[in-house]
Amino acid sequence: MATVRDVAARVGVSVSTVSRALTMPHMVNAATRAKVLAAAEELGYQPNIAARGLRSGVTNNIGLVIPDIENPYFAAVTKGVQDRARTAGFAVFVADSDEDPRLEEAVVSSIAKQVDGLILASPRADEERVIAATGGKPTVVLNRRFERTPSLLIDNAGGIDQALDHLRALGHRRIAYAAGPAASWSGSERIREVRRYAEAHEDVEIVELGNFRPYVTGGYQAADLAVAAEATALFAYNDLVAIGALERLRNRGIDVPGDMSVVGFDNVSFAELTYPTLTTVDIPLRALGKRGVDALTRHVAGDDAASGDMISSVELRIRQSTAPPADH
Amino acid sequence: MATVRDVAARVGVSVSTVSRALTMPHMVNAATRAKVLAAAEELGYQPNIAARGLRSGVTNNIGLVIPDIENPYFAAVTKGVQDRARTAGFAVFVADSDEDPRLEEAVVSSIAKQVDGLILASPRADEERVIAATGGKPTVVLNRRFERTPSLLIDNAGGIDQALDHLRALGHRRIAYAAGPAASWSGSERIREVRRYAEAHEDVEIVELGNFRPYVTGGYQAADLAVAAEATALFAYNDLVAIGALERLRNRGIDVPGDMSVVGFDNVSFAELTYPTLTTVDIPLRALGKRGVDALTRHVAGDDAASGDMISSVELRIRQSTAPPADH
DNA sequence: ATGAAAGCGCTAACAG
DNA sequence: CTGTTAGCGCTTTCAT
Repeated sequence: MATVRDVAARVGVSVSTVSRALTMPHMVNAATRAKVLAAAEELGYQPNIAARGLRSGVTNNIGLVIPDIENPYFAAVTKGVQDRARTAGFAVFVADSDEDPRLEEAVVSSIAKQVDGLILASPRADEERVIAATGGKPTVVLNRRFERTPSLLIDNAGGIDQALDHLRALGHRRIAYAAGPAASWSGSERIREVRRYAEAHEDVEIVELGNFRPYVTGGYQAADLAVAAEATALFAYNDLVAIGALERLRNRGIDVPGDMSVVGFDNVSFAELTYPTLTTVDIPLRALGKRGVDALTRHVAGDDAASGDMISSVELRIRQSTAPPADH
Repeated sequence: MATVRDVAARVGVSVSTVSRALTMPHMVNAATRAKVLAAAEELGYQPNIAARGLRSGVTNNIGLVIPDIENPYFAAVTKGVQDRARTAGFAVFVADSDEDPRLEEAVVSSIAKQVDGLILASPRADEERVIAATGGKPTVVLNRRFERTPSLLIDNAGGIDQALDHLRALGHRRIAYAAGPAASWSGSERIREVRRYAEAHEDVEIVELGNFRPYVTGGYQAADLAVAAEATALFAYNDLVAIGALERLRNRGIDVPGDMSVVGFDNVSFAELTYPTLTTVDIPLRALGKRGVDALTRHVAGDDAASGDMISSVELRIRQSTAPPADH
């Protein structure tokens, strides 16, 4: 409630001196600065960020747009963003687009004017349109490549390699792959890598089961199809689908990993609580969120070194859901 | 980028007419209003919310403070808040306090000035201090009772009753209870209800195992203690602990529900994916978030009917983790 | 029904 | 080093 005027009146200086003492301390006499700070403290003065932003163009807010906060993948990214933003002095708007491209554009434009920059996690919308919605605000994209916007990617190719190498090393020769929605960027990146792997390794056969929605229900379908295809292993493009498959296979009395090995992707927090625990590719999700804030900070500061893409490495976590096939 | 001036210039009216056409449509001639709206559309005009707030005192932002976004409990509440806030035209600041009372105060005061009101989900901090940090902004508390702040509670007593009635009906007579942290409000509310239940029902014995942190690791300890106490059922104050217990019991070769029944509380999304699936008390988490926004909206509007507490009912979901005890 | 002008709280020129 | 002035974009008197 206290304003710069109140503080100024209390100390007997002008408002600009107060403003300077607060934002450019070195430009003001040490004695007056101390008095101003003391008075501000006493009055419980808190600068009005909106007013400051109106004048200076700096809001100290950032915006984070995610498809679904209940998806543990995005919850982890959000946690990382929150962490780093807090220490960097940013407050963060979080907007959940409900996996809807149109909504995504809408929420982006609704927060764009109140922030210094935006982090778009796995955006579902068209690049042109969503970037237009940012109104030119500095933007960083996570987990998808945009033409003219810095992106933080993860090493999908490496993850696919590690997972399939693992299955091949165990002796699997017929592996089913459950792909993600065709519209998903990382989904299509991953299936491309899977095909590349299949071509490079003639001793294994990859059976493509089709596209599945990123929920456990997708895993139910995938599990049945994998069984019908007589594969000895099922590789799902994300953990939710893998977990659904685990459940479905158990209900059908098919032993994992005895009759079927299952591998996921993401290493969501629940992956080590399933039965059996899930072998999956770990992505440093929180770190991705933190790096997003860092990249955005640099981008806001006009550091063009931030404009390239950055790729985070991933690591296969071998747990109980994989073993050699039965006939070995 | 377009401002009211641009729109005004385009149409050939004054800025105040533009402002009125946008915010008080009935106070302006229908024809000019149409022209203004058309021009605004054409120029892609988006009002600057910060500037509007500076003048009118209304920001159309709300703040949501939660202890941990990676906890699926709070992720669900957040989803509900996001949903309702979006349709109500609010953008939402989300602040994760990392379960730290001091941090909680800090994040509250850092966003308080930029919002019309605040939703505090399961606040960990001292009531006086956190309310002071809101700077008098309308506030609604979820899942904890504050003296002078409207609260949205859930029917813990009813949930405890349903869970224990269920176990008693199955024939359990010696039931272990794993309580939450002593500092947790709903934790202490729940254990009080458990004790009340124990006193009211002389035919069952409740063994209090102690206080556990709300993570799966807490469930590991609780499981061992429940076994040592020779209980036939374990009731955990939340799902995470129950899931940890499930895992620990399975690893020890103790059959659930054959040798030990397990009941949780919250019905987190993962509860139906465990093995066996978890019997637990369902809390309408998303609805709680939505109601929080509604209550806040009324509170902001000065509707004093919003000042009382509201209690959401809960419902036991019986799944595979409970059965009659072995000796039945 | 519309316009002119003031001002929300703050910072950034511009003087001194 | 400090004060005065102007103005960010918008809403809101106060006139007309």
